Amino acid sequence: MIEADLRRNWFDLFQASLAGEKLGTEERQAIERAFLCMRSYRRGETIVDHSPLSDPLHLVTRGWAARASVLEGGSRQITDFVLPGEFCDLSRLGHRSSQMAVAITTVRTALLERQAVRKAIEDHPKLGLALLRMALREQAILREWLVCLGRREKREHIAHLLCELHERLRRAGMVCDHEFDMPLTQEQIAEATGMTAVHTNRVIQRLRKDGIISFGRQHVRIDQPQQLRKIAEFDAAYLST
Amino acid sequence: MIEADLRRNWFDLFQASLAGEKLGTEERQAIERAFLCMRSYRRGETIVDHSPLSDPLHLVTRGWAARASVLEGGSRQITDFVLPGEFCDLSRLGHRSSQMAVAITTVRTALLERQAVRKAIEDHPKLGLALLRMALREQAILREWLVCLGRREKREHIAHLLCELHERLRRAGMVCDHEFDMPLTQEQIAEATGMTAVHTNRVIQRLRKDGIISFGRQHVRIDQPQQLRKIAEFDAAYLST
DNA sequence: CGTTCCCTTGACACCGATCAACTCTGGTGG
DNA sequence: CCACCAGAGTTGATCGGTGTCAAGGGAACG
Repeated sequence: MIEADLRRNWFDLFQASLAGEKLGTEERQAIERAFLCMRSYRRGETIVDHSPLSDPLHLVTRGWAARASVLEGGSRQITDFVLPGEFCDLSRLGHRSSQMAVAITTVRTALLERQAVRKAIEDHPKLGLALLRMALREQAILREWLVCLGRREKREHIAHLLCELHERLRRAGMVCDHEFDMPLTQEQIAEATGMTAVHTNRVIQRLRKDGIISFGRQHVRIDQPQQLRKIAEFDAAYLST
Repeated sequence: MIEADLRRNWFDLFQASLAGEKLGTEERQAIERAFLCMRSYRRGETIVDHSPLSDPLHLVTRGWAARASVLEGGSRQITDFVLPGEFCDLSRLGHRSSQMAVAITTVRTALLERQAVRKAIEDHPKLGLALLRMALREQAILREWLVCLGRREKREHIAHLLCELHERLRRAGMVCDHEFDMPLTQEQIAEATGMTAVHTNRVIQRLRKDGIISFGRQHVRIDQPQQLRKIAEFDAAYLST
């Protein structure tokens, strides 16, 4: 793939993930002015460290990333998955953050200069509104995760995560019927759901045995979507515009 | 207190909670144009239901509120506390939400017309930036809660919650040294930390017996701040500008 | 063809949920 | 002023969902 192609594509991905807030040519040019370069990360590599505020923002254009916090004991909590078109570190527009972002798969990102993005927002209100909505959608996802962690059984939680990923990927056109590529290891699912890898494995096996999902090498098929949503009490509204 | 006073105050509270993003006279006038009226809620009353998008936004000017989700089983997960100067339902600028907001104490809110706020943002980019930062700060808090729920022991979690509330109230000038009014019941703490009221009680008693906090009728005193922060692995950076 | 991730399985321990009383406090009405 | 009551906090006994530890299996990959 040609570099020029990728460069042309990041904005389209960004815009697509905004579902609703349409941006015009002006806004496009304004934010494209913040573009620095594309960059690649290998699976497992750290994309954003919890370091000073100076660095650029990272918009994922290919692959999956995850935001996470690491505790002193060494355990890690994944707080969100970042799919193409989304920012790894929108929060850095505001404050210093203790969160980091790592690459789940090979990841390609567009680097945008932070101050330039800020400037673009100040000049183009629609951009601010778009990013605000993006941040609010992330919030909605975080709240749903909170509910899962606080009040749902692990089985329900994993079911919910699968429903969410399915829906988000569907909207991004990355789903074929009820199947999709899912690069997460069971350990990463555990890190996202506040479980151990061992127990994650048992729960998934149970879902498999019950004929609800098929789960294999980087791939998920939801065999009983209805049933899965029921287990998870999943309502896709929170992902909507 | 006179109504005119309250009406003049809501913007100041809002601005104060933005720590960093200073707004000018223009922005002030713009958003004040969205003002509808003040409204009061009694302890326990629902402020925002998960209902259609049409209603106004609620900015808390006095008292504490909480955002929460209710599951089919009837259990409730509080996802955030709303202190004076903050919105109950910023998310409604974007999408439909299944979250509700309830009054923890007697609450007074300023009602702002949603479309008018949107309009104000479109006309005044600084407003959008300010709200974006506000949303990002909320995000940071949510992520921290996720880490607590996913990876910390309950004792650590409660310690963390107390540290967070202390710090947020301190910035709002509602703390005297290491003491502050804390209207939450143990059951509400339980709903926020994903515990049962019974176990919450035991954990709090333990913290008391260890001489770390004093906890009584609507009031908390942190006797060993250093120790409490250590238990919680608390770093206030995520609340900062 | 060995190494390295991942996934899988079993035994056991424990944190925190559940259930069921009981106490204490402040408020309310007679 | 007292009796009652509802809400909040406290306590004890028991149970179960998950974590922990330890070991083995299987597929990709150099």
